[in-house]
Amino acid sequence: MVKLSERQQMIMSFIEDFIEENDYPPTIRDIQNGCSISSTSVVAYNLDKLKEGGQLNRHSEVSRGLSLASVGPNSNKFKPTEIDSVAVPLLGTIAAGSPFPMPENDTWSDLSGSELIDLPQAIVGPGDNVYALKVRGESMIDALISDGDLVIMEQASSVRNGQMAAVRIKSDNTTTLKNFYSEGPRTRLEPANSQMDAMTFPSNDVEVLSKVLAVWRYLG
Amino acid sequence: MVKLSERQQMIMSFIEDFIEENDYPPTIRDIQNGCSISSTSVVAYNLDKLKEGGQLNRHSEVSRGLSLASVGPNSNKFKPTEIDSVAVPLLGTIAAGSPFPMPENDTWSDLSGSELIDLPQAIVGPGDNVYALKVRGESMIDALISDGDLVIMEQASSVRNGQMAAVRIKSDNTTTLKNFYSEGPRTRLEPANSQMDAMTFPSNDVEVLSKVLAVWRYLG
DNA sequence: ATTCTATCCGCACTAATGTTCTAAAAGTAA
DNA sequence: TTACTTTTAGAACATTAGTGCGGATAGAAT
Repeated sequence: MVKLSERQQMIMSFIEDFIEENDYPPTIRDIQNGCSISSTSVVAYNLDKLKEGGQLNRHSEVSRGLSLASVGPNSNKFKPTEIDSVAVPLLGTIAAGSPFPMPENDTWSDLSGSELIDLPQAIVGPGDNVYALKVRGESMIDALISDGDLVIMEQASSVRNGQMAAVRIKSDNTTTLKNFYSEGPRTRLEPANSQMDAMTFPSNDVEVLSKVLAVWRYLG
Repeated sequence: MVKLSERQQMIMSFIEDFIEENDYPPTIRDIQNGCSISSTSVVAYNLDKLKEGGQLNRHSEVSRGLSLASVGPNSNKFKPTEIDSVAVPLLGTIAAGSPFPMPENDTWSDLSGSELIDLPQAIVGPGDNVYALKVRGESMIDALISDGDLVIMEQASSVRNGQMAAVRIKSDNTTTLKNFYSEGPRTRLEPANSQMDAMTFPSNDVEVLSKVLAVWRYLG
């Protein structure tokens, strides 16, 4: 198999992403901008090369006439192995101001409406009472979580000290993700970003909703 | 659900068939011919109706900017228990001051020494040139990455705009994770934490080492 | 019949988008 | 170096393909 140049790899991955996002292929100029290429002719040149190499199909004189070659004998450099996975429901999104989505008592028996996410069992554990939320906006930046991140949570009404959890401040009726420290009559909530200050509340003003198992941020 | 006219049904099924066959959507004129419609404006008219009805997505002023609305009630997926995974080598740790671990040319052929991490193939892709690093310390807090996080990277010497990457500032001989924006003669590096300021450098002072595919933070 | 609304026709207009050409730059081999 | 191939640039060009508009048609309601 012909080795792809850096630029060609970038073009390929751009096309993949673009189709993934829009359901239709990009134009030459879309690729040009997305890959910071100076001229449409360079894109055309490389698309032809990729076509010759069999990486993609191209129909000339057809706008957006691109499609990825069905991945055939290639791409198996590393043989994929099979691992056990757990399907975790994506219950919704969290954003500043919006109510914090929580699984209802009967949610677990009816996950039909929600999207499922496969996660390796090794990191989720048995997977009971585990669910995922997608973060919208930068409201959790204190917890080192940004827009688009996926937060994997496990329903719990108490957590051990130091654990990051979704906690509700009853008096404010706000919910945030903080590191939880029980200190007897008071409870200290500490942002994951240790450059920021912690706050303490009366313990009975703080309610633990779920503990945070993991954060998954996909950028590629 | 709104009932579709004869013509609209024909258009829908034509679009399905066309995409099935070509991997890209038809133009208005393709539809016109395929459905024996006398005028492009009639096609446009009905496409708008179909969009209103939620049957398909349409992007105006975009050629072939059509896609079928994802059919909701079908998607009868059974709960998967196994997924394909790719073993990714954990090459080491990154910490402030320490040199940035990079795969050597021959590293890929000898992964015996390094620990392997299984990640879902859907996330990593084919897995070529992908490796993982464990973060030590809070030096990457600007990138919303903290101590203990696992960073999944793919070796690349260039990335497209907006991508988070490991970049080296040659004049400083420092390496950081930043969002990369090529702006001709200069390159802008933007922290993931958008509350912080971006910096720009001469493009030839910036070297891309790897692109960041994902960040995995395990807290549980 | 009259009016109204939903559709359909043709056609011109223009924005979107692929192609081509020439030249320069970068890389390679002799 | 010189000669040769590959890749990049820039810009004009040509075709593709979406849009808009005046007017026709066809039912349906009044």
